[in-house]
Amino acid sequence: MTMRPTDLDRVKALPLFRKISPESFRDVTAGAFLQRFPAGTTLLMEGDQVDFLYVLLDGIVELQGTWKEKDTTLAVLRPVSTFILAAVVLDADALMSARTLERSEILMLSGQALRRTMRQDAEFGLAVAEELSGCYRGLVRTVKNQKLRGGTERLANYLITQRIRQGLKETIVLPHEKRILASLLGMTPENLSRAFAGLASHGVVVHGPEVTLTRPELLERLARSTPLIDNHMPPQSRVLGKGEVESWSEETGFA
Amino acid sequence: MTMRPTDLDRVKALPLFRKISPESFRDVTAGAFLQRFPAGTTLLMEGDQVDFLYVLLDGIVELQGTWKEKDTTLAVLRPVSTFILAAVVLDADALMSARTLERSEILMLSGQALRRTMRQDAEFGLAVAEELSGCYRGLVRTVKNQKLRGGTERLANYLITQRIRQGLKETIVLPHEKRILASLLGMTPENLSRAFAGLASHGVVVHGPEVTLTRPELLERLARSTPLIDNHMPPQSRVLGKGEVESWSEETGFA
DNA sequence: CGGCGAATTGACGGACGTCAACTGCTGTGG
DNA sequence: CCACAGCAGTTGACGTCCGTCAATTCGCCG
Repeated sequence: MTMRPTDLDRVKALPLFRKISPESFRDVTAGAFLQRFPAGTTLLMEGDQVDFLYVLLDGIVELQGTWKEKDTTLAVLRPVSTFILAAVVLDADALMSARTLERSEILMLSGQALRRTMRQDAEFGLAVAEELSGCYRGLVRTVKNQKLRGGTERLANYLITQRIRQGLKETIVLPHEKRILASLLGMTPENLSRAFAGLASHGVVVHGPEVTLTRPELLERLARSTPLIDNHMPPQSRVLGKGEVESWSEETGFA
Repeated sequence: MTMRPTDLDRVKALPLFRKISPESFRDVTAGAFLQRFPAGTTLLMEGDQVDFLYVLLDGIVELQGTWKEKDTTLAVLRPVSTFILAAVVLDADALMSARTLERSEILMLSGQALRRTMRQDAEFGLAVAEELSGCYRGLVRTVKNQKLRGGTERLANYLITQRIRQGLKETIVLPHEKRILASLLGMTPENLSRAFAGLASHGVVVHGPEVTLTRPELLERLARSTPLIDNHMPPQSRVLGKGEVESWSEETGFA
């Protein structure tokens, strides 16, 4: 509907669509529409049938999983990124809910059109497979992070990753509310507070959303971060050495 | 090298290759070779460059992740299944180690050939994307399982899944050593023992590797299993309703 | 028969979740 | 303009879950 040409350009710049032919791009965006949602809107519930590939153009979206009135944050997405690609490819139901954390602008692409285009355009199929591979590897990292590290260690590594992504400044800014960060890291808000307190002896000073790392090497020794778990890569639309591409998702390669 | 035609047939029966054209199949298996490994062989270490797609034809393979002299089991694979597909697609290094638990027969397909075939054959590219989507969704389930449930709850759900997969018999057989099961479920062997003991009051009786569920509905009430986390699907070469396909991996859609 | 490793059990300590109280900020309405 | 409600964040107390260490039993294979 209300689609500015600049919106399409931003979509085309995504790794998923960067190398696509003009015809295929026309096909895959056929019937697409842009939609605006207020903060706190549930876009998708676990178990829902998924008919569209979502492309976040503006705002923030949280993906979460639920079980027995408990829920956990699986990822926090920022523009520009796609989500629920896997469910769309399989035409299956969603395994996670999606809700906006801020007013968001989302482009919705027909799942049918996407699957049809994959069949017609091998290059696009490859791009989808590469995207999914990056997402898969992000999740492998997440599982290792969860199963092998304790809460404080997860936080320490999170801080180091943020430090690198925010350009090695001495003080970094937490990109979301602490309660969401806690859920993302797999702990309670209370425990996150205590974990921050515990890192004080390692040169971590917290002032609201600002965190100053006075002695990074000391923190690093505790964290023992490794590329086999932590994705230190700079944010935004990256292309790695061997053609590895990932839609950016704030914490962990995802979507 | 020593490749029986029947081996190729079993590969071709995999969801990944089922709908592939004969020419593409010839391309993707060009230069492939079969290799036999004794039990306990490390096939691949975390961080290694990955040059081949592995196809387990016989035996058992464990995938594990490591950090700071601790390690955790990410999956246990049985024939016929592929593994490290994502790393092959991206031509990246491995995020998990692979080692044989028993004497195994493994077919190794050239990663280059696979990527080339994806580019040439859109249908095959789609199959790869579908496979990766299934793996991705398996990992989403794994993360939710880890973050939302306690150890005993994970065990209860594991038992229920096994009960279904083994045909609703009253007594099931644990498919691996308890220490590996413990690692897979994200706990220590000691804690797994205690978790089994704790389930005694829910009708779970353990005799070595045999577990009898005397009151399944009681166990079910504790477990609260859900298709959004647990993959109850019957094992072996399955094709779901909407074309969802997954290589089988014993516990969780994987590879 | 002896030995090795898997599995179990107990005792203990640390990590984490829960409940509650308190602080500080923000936005709202009198 | 100020009072107050509401929510995020923090802190403390407490209980539970879980990992660690050690000792013991069991089964399997040499």
